[in-house]
Amino acid sequence: MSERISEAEWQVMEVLWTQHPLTAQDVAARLQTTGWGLTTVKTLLSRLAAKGALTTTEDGRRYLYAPAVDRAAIAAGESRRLVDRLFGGRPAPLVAHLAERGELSPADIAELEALIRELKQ
Amino acid sequence: MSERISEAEWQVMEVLWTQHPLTAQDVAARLQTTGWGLTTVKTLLSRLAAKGALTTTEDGRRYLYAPAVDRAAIAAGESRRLVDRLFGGRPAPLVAHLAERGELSPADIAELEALIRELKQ
DNA sequence: CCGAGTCGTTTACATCTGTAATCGATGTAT
DNA sequence: ATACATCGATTACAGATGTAAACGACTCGG
Repeated sequence: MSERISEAEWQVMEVLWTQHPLTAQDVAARLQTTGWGLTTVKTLLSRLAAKGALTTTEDGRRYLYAPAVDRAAIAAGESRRLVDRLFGGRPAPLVAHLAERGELSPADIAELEALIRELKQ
Repeated sequence: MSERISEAEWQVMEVLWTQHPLTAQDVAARLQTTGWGLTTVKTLLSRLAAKGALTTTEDGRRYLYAPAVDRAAIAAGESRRLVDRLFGGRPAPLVAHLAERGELSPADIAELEALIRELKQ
């Protein structure tokens, strides 16, 4: 269950989190932009299934794939890891970094502001 | 120059960012907690030197190691990658995730608040 | 001089990751 | 029936990563 998901695998999960269940074909079709071959996508699906990140349902001679893990949970875990590793667990420096490089739009800042206001009460 | 730095390598860099220059021995000594052997640390130092992440100065028969890359720059890059990958580039959901899991102390929130105030003007 | 320690370097090796080709079974169109 | 398309499974293979042992050169205490 708590195996790590690699970057390529993450892109496959994204597709399935957006829509499911899907066949390997469907998933590959939605990953056009990556330039990956069909077999590559199948390999990634197999690895994800093997580590319990998605479920398979037989549909005739093929499988229908669907996520078995919650996106938010994984995202939270990865965030935590990064913040721990890079900033000793303190998130402010991370935000500061993004801000410094002009990565924050006014909308992002407004969103953060609202979030902080909410956290404070 | 822009090679990625792995997690184990990151720990070595941390030591050198904190203090430098240091010998392999010194670095290993400061990595006691990892349980790594001296040769493991030496391998990591070599790999980091090979990818230009640190500089070596000869000191008799051994090297003195020092960082050749800026911690903040690397941290910013890694942050950006993660935020892009997990949250479509928007940092607020990341902060929200950390908040949800109670990962934010009141001090963290205050720090973020101050930062936002600063960003706004 | 000699053995013990210390250096960086070379080699090792399992696992993970990215990226597939190939294979055997099966379904399908002719 | 036969050729072709398609499925998942098996195998491949190079590069990154974690973790180190072995090696040859050198130095230092006796």
